Amino acid sequence: MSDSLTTEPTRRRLTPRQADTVHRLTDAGVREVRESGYENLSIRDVARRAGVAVATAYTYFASKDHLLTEIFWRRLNALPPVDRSKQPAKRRVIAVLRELALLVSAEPELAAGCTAGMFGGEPDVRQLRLYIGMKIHDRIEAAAGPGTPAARLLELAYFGAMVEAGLGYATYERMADRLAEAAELIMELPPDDRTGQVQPV
Amino acid sequence: MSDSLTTEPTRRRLTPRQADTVHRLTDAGVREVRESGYENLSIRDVARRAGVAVATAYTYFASKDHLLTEIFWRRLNALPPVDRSKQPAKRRVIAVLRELALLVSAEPELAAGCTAGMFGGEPDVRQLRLYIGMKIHDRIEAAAGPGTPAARLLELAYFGAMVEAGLGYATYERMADRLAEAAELIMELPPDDRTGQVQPV
DNA sequence: CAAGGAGTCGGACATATGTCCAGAAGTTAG
DNA sequence: CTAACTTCTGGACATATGTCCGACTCCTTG
Repeated sequence: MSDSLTTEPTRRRLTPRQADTVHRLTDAGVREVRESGYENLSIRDVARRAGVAVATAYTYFASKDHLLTEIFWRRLNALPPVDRSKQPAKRRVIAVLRELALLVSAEPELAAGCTAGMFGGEPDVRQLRLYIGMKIHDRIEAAAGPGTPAARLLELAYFGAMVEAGLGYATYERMADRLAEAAELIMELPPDDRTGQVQPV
Repeated sequence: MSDSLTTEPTRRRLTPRQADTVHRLTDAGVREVRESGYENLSIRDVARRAGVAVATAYTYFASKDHLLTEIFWRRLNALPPVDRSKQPAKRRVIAVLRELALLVSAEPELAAGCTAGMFGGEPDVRQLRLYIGMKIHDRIEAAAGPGTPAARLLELAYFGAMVEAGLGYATYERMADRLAEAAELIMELPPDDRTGQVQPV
């Protein structure tokens, strides 16, 4: 598997052909969930729409939850690395949070679906879920400072915002704003409250 | 509720006999999920354990998600009202958050199940979910001050903590501690940063 | 204690979900 | 071009989930 293989997070490595199949599936998945909603989503329908046999679809995705989680994971990975250079910390934090919050916001059904999928507790989703958690953790830490109480609190706030949006308590845009508000508040704190340790002189 | 009818959040009002059936079901549900986990939970098994016919169980609960959400809802309602009198705000907030966080923490499987259930997106769960959201919102506001940025942030943090615990990133106890840390941080802010308005003199 | 009704029961049914496998189609190497 | 291999395919299968309905058991009421 030296050359013609694409690294895909789905199941180890995929040949170009497989990668294409998977891509058509995730793609169809997005369109399908957008139109039918999480509740009515099924691998069978997605497969049909993607022009792929049901058995094939199940080769790559164990369930709709798995598919949705994969979709989210891919979007997450498509984000550019956090720009840690210029920009004041507060602004950077707000940008990173907004970016994460709006990852799937354009399709509310997809968003709700991803959330539901991740929580579904399917064994096939576990691993992916861990990766996702780490990725988010890292991005927020990169923006707010590693190991700081501020970063921890912001991470909580981010997940909380996704919950409230996912449960339909508010829109993703609204939650993005509330995250910005939260960041304003949190990053306002004096540095050594943020770092949790005495500042060296 | 004239006399022989108990108010139950499940389906309108229940006769004592019905209330008993429902209680046996929720009860069996807790034990069942504790032993088998969310994934392997089924109304059928719960019904059997409760000594209730499947058809009867389905009369009250449309799905395992519905059952789990109901269980959570009941526990939430069993909490005593927030003591708004004495105690400094910070201490009160921490207490309320901890209480909420540990609602289901004794049975991690139950906790994960409730989370998964609420997100499942079942129509029967929607209403209950709204109530739950409101209840939590109210409790946190009662502790931290209505309409304050601090309250909003704390609410985010609470949901976030539940997510991280529910997804298995950390234990509920650990998240309770992180919530306490968050509250320390947030309630430390000067009052008019907290209220978002100029303090009247 | 008989009649009626509410609640429950069991089991048949319809549908949805995921697996399996034998063979077709496509790909690569010699 | 062909053999060997990989991937996809269609459809049968097993299982799980939720619904329906006629019968049965209590409990109430007259």
